[in-house]
Amino acid sequence: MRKPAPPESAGEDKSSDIKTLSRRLKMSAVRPHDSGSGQSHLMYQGRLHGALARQLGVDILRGVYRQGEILPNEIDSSSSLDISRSAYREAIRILAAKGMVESRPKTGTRVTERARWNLLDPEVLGWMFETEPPHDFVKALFELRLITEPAAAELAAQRRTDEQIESMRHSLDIMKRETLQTEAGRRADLEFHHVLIQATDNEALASLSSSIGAAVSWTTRYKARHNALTRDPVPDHERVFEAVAAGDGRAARWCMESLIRMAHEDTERAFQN
Amino acid sequence: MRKPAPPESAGEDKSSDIKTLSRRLKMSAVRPHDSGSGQSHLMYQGRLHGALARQLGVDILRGVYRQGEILPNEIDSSSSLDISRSAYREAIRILAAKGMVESRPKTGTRVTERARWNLLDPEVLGWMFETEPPHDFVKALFELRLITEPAAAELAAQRRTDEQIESMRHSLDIMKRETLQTEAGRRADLEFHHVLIQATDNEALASLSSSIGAAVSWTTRYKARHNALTRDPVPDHERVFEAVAAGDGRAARWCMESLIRMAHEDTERAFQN
DNA sequence: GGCGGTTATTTTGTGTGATTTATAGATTTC
DNA sequence: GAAATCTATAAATCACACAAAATAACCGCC
Repeated sequence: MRKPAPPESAGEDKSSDIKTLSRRLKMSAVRPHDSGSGQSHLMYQGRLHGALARQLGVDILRGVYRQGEILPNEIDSSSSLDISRSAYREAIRILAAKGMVESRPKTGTRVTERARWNLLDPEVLGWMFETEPPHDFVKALFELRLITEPAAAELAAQRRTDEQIESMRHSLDIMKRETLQTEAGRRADLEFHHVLIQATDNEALASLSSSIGAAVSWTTRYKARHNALTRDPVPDHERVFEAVAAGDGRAARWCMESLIRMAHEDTERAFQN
Repeated sequence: MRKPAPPESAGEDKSSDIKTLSRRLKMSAVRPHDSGSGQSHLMYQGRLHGALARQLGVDILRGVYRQGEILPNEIDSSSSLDISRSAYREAIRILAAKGMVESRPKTGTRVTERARWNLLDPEVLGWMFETEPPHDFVKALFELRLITEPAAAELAAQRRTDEQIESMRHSLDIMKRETLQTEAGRRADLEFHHVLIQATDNEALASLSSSIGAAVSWTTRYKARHNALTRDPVPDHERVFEAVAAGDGRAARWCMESLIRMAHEDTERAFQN
């Protein structure tokens, strides 16, 4: 009694998307000359398989395709999207690599259970923030940040090199000048956090934080877009910096904790209006 | 019909591997009837693209291919491995999805800088533990665990449901009976941690912990293999369990911290002989 | 009638070759 | 010298064929 027939009947809501998907895919696949952003290396820039993976990934995350659901077979999918089977298959491989689908002969390709999705994969996080993400998820993400980042700051304070201090000071100067309203300012913010993480001398922590950091920078854009008046983040950053420079682990931890709480509050407020 | 004799390129430091790679690939691709294990859903079981991705992934992690290095082009690679371009390309897509390579026309496929690898991806972690991983990495991983898991335990203590308590108690009983020497015992250990993580009610944290948890369970096998005499882990688990059941966050955090320190010590000792 | 093994069918997996597109690097132009 | 243009190369895409795997249907058998 598994699932005798795929919920094909109610598929209209899906096929209406599919009609325009092909067009959208090719639109989104054309590389927009690195549209303004500058910071994000999007891994499969402008490639068809990448664009399709992103589209399917977003659809899965938003629940258009649900856990356990079986996607139409390769032939049908690729022909209705008007792309080659190869491109389609490569897109599926990408999603499989992120734990979101699983394919086997005869059975087809099915969406795996949510617990197996690599939610902290940088791209998956990016897809999550393509549209307004669920509040629960944002909350969970900040809760995780609140666990890891202060600890990271503490380690950084103990292990940082003088070079790293210099680099952070430089980024901080740019932030002061540019604020988070400009691309350069946001880049400096990311760079600041990046060097801070490098200073922990812990690869695993670095990998985690850079994923989350990138995702959180999307929320910064949300905030900017929603015109939510956010506090000036520079003083918070400065306090963290001072503590790390002084090698004071306890203080660094505490300041970072406070910085993240602020950021979370700002983000929550942005989502509420 | 086989291939029309691939162009035997000159033997270099790398091609010595390549000569046997094709054979090894197909050996490792044959699904060994889910060989005994039971727990690991290996995502691309027995598929050629999966086996190749794994092989290349391991080679990259071990430094056979280095950051910034450019792989031979598709044609040469696939023909020298005696596999089709499709399979090769799909393998590359998998690696690209994990941030380990990046391919563009004209340039070719190059290994990205290490900072961009998704080291916390479950499969990447698995590849890391295919052979004895670098001590630094194991240290970093335990340091990360030491940050996240105690915090997770604290949250779990505050949020767990009675059902989850029951489930954990059950796993603990199995562990007592089986120890970590048996597959069933290790499975119960994983299940215990899994439920604990579920109890945090934080998807992001859960995703992280399950990745790391799976990887760490490989070290358990190392320990068993190296006959390192490890302490009995049950009392530690029991203390954590009691604290979580009692809803005592502080105690849960502290017990978990101690549990992980023990596990780390045991692992270090196993690697040293 | 229920059961064990065999065959059919469906879907992904793999293989091949042709064609198109993107782009680093050389070349030319101003 | 800098900017625009050309060119060669490698990936990207496409199309089609066939193999392998896994489920579903079948069939004979007791």
